[in-house]
Amino acid sequence: MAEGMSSLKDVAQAASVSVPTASRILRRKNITRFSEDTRNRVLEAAARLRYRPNMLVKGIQTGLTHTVGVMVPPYDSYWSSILYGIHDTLISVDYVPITLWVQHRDDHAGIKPFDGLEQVHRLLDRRIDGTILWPPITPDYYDHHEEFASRNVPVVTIDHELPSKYGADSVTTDEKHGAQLVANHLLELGHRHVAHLGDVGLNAYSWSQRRRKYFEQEIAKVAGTSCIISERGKDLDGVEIAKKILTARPRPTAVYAASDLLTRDVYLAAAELNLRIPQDVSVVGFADLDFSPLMVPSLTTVRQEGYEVGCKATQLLLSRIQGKFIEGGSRSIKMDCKLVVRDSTAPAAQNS
Amino acid sequence: MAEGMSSLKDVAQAASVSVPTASRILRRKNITRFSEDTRNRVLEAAARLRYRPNMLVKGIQTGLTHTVGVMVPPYDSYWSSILYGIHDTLISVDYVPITLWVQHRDDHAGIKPFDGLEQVHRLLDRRIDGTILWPPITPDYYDHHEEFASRNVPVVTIDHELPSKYGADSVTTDEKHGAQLVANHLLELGHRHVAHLGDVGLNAYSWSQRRRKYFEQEIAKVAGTSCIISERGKDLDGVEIAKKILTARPRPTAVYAASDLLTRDVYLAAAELNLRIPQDVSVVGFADLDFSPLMVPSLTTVRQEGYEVGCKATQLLLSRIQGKFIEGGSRSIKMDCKLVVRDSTAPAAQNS
DNA sequence: TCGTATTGTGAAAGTAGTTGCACATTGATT
DNA sequence: AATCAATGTGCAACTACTTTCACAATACGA
Repeated sequence: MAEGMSSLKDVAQAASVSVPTASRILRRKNITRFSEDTRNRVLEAAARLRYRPNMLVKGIQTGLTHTVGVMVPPYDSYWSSILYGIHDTLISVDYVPITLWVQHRDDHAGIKPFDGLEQVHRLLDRRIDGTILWPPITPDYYDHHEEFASRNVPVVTIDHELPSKYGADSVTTDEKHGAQLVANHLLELGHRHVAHLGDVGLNAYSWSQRRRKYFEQEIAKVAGTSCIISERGKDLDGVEIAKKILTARPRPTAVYAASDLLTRDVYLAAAELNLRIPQDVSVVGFADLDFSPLMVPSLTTVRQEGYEVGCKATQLLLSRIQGKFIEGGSRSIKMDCKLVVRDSTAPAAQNS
Repeated sequence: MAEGMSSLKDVAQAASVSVPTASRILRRKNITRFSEDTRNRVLEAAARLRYRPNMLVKGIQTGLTHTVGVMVPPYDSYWSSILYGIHDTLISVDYVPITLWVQHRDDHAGIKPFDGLEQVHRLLDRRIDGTILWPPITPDYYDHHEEFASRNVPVVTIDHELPSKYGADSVTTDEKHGAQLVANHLLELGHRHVAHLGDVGLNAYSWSQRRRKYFEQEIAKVAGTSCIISERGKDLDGVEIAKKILTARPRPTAVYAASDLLTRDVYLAAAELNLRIPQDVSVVGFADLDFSPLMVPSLTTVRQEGYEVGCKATQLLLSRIQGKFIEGGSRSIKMDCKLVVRDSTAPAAQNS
């Protein structure tokens, strides 16, 4: 950066004017007060030296860096879409994201796990104007949120609502509606014995809890139904759990997995048990990730519109940053989702 | 940011010392010269006020922001991995990425295409210390590279080498080796009539050109072979092209697609023509994207280690930024790749 | 008791840029 | 000829912080 970057001083010198004069002409303040000759000299010098304003300075002066922090979990295609939405919305108002991970996807040899607090400080030290974050596991991380809250840095969370004292806005999926869609679809197909397969940390992620709870409630509304609840453990292999579900009595004729990723385990377990999908078991996922239509059979799932989630979250954040929304309370937006019916669901077998 | 962020001045005031004293104690410079009482007062005040240094100031003072620009194409899982590698390597030395897109994945209504030059300026205005970029289409974009080069901002490119006058380092895949792996695999299976399916902009991307060229060369080394070359056009449907390939005479018994994404079209075309994979046609892809093992049949493809690409690119960049590598020339690193044999390739049918 | 060394601290200048205010010059009006 | 306004430009101060230099206060030996 150093050597090649010309400063306003360089431009002023090249145009034989003072620094304030160059500043005013380039910023278009009081330009009418300058002679045309002066204006042209400054403009020409700036172009020739490829002058670019230094946003760091603007940052320390105005307190606004036009940069927002984004903290995300390891990617799937849902999160990629969210990042697109965040990026596009930020760019449209000349903001820029600094994207950091809060968890690792895989264990890469030699790379130690991230210290969440350090990641938060990396953003704060660069004086981001606000943050969009996927809040990792609950109470352990509350100090991290305190870091933002105590400095009045606006925060928007995705997929999880923070306790209201942090005053963070949130964008979540309408889990109740999602549960209704899945439950109704399965009930209409005649399924009475169903199962729900949750992911590790069922109790840590609020969306995970809600996804299970609402589904259970919807199923329970109909008499004569049963719903098995299980959870893939940290050490417990997903396939094993799925096999346990599929060998229970009465055997569930449909399995609803809390995420498309988990349906892979269900597919594998079904294959091992010689159960056909969808003839013997129907399978429903959640998210509609990019591989879901490619699965064989293609997966029935609930689509979340990641791009819109990203856009919405960014709009909430920007309205806080730009002071268009000041009230103390926090806003929580529920995004709609819709059922995408593919080939992994079919009417319940009569002879189950 | 503004209100909640306490400055060094605040800390100094709270500790009843001057700003320089607070600075020295917090930066650990000449700490021995301060009385223990003074040190404790400053440390305690900083902790209480949650003081965090302002990297913007360090940026304007030292010319180093500990921030690098990353400009990427729309994601597939290969690029996600690259971003992980970049992120992890940067974080390990307390740097941070600003990731911007240079192209859109889909056409999202109302979002206009990015002005590449504006994206470059967004990074330069924030005084990034260097850039890792996927250089979009060739000569049209050379002014953009000039923006970096003229300011001595180090650049590392991925998947493409810039003309040497820009002095950019690069990380690319060893295309020649990849071509050999695929060609040898197919030749060993007895395939003599093969085809290559390239992507839009065959001539715009150097990796695409090389991928085709080296494959042709390897196949041509064996007598009695033929190799059909085609390219998915901007308007030409990939499935149509794949059908054209699969109905040529002599009909190719193997199709090598320049990217895993293109193999979907080949699979669909084969299904429409009632050709079985791999019994009637073998299919090979390139990249080993996340969905490739899930395809039915699972895809034989060449694996690129995106994570390592990202790490390597970042290491090159950091060595430039930190002045450990100064020479004028540019370094170009070729990353190894390996063949992952799955179920989409089989010996050539005798009766073809 | 004076000079020197050591200890502890602050003033000032610099990084890049913006903005309020001052001031000189010129032209028009009284 | 004196007054006023308009025009054109620069000084100084401010943002947050680091660093060099200077200086006061105490301690110690001669």
